[in-house]
Amino acid sequence: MSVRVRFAPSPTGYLHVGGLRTALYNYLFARHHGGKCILRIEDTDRTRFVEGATENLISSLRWAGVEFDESPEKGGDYGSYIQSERFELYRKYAQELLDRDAAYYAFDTAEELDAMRERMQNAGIAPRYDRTVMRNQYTLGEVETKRLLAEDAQRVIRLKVPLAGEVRFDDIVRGTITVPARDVDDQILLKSDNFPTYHLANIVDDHLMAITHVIRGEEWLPSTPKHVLLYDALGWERPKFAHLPLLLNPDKSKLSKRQGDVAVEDYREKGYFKETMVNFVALLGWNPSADREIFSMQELIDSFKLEKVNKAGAVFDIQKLDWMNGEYLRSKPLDELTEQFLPMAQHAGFTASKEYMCDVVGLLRERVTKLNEIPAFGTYMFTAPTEFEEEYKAKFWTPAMAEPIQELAKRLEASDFAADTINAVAKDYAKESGIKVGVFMNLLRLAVTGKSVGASMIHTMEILGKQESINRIAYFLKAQE
RNA sequence: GGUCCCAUAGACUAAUGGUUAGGUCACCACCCUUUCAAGGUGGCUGUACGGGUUCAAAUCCCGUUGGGAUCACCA
Repeated sequence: MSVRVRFAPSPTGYLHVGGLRTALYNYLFARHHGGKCILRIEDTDRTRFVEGATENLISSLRWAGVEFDESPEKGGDYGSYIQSERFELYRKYAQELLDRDAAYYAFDTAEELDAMRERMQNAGIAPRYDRTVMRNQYTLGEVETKRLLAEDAQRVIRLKVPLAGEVRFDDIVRGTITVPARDVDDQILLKSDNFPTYHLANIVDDHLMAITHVIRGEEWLPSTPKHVLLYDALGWERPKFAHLPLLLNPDKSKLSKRQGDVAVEDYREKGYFKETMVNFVALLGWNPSADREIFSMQELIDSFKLEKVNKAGAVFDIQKLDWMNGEYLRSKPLDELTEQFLPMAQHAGFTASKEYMCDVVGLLRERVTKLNEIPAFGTYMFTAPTEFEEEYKAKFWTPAMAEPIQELAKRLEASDFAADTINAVAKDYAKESGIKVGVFMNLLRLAVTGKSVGASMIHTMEILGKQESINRIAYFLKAQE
């Protein structure tokens, strides 16, 4: 049977980086096996619906390069791919569960349930629906149940979990997992508004969409016994499960908004490349090689193995993310980077030719980790400095240097101003004047950029051009008088 | 608290039961050098603890400790 996997987010806002990792693993697994990867929107909770969330999710996924073979946009043979358009199906299978005595009606009110939980809490037992004492078809009897149904009383349908024995299932990442049945709750399957809960909708759709492998976050592990019971009750073959380790905050808790950015779009806006995000997140919980860190999407696909996924959670370390982005920044083709840089430069109010922009990116990408840092880092490539770092100036500048600098500028002006020439002229004059080249270079940096840090000075000047550089030196000298 | 999951350095990870426990980020030093980076070289730090099984354990088993997830008419 060919592989079919799915990424099934709930449209509650944005794509979480953990969600990206889950989607990515599904995608890698499907592509590796020549199978299909499906996107399904799980919007059964009307109260949590967020306008535009689905579109946002899809656009983040598309940006990252995770593509789906079947989705709400694309359609497919197993549609609809939006759960709110499939409600009839869930009701049908809820009825079937009822018929098979694997589920039952319950009529408890919210208050009654709260009271029950409080009682159990106080008695020191784990809150769990006790169908032998609550108001449901078993305690009420057939006649009363029929009467309540006939008058359309508020009711839900619950899963009838065995009172004894154990529930067992296999997980590709974790091996066999066994849970005492008495610890599994009689989960609500169909809410009083006739909408399904996640548990019902999820297994109905996974089955109907012929999903072969359920690859999802570890937070789902505790509810998997319920899902397994549902598959069994309906006589359906269980898919294979693979629960992925969680992405963690630095303090090891589940990655959350409280402790930093979690939305993929946040990282995108901050200037991380999609290649970085995919590469980085793929290596959180899995590693295809003992001695390599940089992988293209295709390489990830080629080597992906679910069996090699780690069990332990992984801390999302921004420092390493930054390092990786720098790697991509330095290895990507310059013209591609320039295209991406153009809007950033424009936003910063910089105007220059594309060739010049390209030179600037090529020059400064060695010094930053993200493309969008260039405008702030290298403002001087577009605007002449009017202020000069005091501390830096104090270190190299003395009035006695005015003349030598002037002389050096004069000689440079007479040259062709290529980087190598600038270097040679400066060195010659240094030897001649007995002043260290370093002093000249630092002063040129101060005069031309106003800053103490930046790229190679000779290349900076070459790109700025002779006229501009000479003007800046003159301005600096004048300002010191 | 119940249930379940997990445990290689500060972080991410590699290691058919047999390696001096390897790589990457971070950190430190040195080299390069014109500042800062990048790059190069070297270094620091690790199999949570205790028992077993075995000729041999990071690896298998048990326990302890620690961490995490989850316990809704949310997904």
